[in-house]
Amino acid sequence: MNSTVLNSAYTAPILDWYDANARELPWRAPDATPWGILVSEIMLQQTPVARVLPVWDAWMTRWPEPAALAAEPSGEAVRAWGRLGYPRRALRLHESARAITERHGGEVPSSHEDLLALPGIGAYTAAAVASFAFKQRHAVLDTNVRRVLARLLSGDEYPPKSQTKAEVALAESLLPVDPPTAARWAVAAMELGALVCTARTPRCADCPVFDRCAWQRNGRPAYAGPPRRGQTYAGTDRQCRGRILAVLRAAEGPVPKPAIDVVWSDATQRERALDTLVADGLVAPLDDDHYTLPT
DNA sequence: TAGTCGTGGTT
DNA sequence: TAACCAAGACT
Repeated sequence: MNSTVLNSAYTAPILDWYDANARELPWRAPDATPWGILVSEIMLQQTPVARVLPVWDAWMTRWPEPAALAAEPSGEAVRAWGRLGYPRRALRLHESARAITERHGGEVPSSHEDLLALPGIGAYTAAAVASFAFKQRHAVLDTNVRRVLARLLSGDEYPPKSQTKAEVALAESLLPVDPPTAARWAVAAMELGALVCTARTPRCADCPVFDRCAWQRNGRPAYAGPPRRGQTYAGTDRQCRGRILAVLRAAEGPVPKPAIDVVWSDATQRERALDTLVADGLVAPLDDDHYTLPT
């Protein structure tokens, strides 16, 4: 028996499960554009679907194609980003819109290589857009898929802390040969991880591959590796930056420095945060002790 | 490669 | 209730 047949023992039930259980998300609709899919992928980085939905809708209404966003100042992207978090993503998405407009005739490129060259797009997002928007055959290895493969095939509760070559090789070995089917498999495996094979309380009773899950066969051993998290948020530069940026997003125009100072009491940390926001291009200093989103 | 980068819901 | 976690990228 060849490996394709062996793999289908895992892929086929998950593809069937996906057909019956997939969420209807706007970026999965038949009329979703590559641009809409790209925007969704950037917004979904480290961010739950529920929080992305309203922002994505507003974004696509305002900027239905890359050229529309490219014509605006980057600060408008930062403002429209709202409270999605990691606002440098908004900046990079704006840069990508300009690159797409200038280098690709306003059309989102379809090759993994060209996608990877865009700012804010790494290996995962390039593979995701190539797969979801253009139905190509790529290993789409996100946190969901890594967890599914760790449990199903490696017998571990969680994947390694950082992605390994072995994981990539495993994901590639599972890919259906037919590109459109590979694309459907990619989204199906992600959806299984998002809805059933979840991080903390997996719904194993609803799992289409429960009976061939290596983690189940192992007796569901608890994760034995080092702690997977660190870093509390309260009091960090990140929180301080978030407070400052929230002031600028809410303001119509330039904000006087004292209006920024009131959101954080530690002056040293506040100045450092403001400096890094300016260095990142998220905030523009004016010459009269005012600050604004970049224009 | 390990640290940094937001935000808010869930357990 | 504090910790965990959510379709990562970049340096």
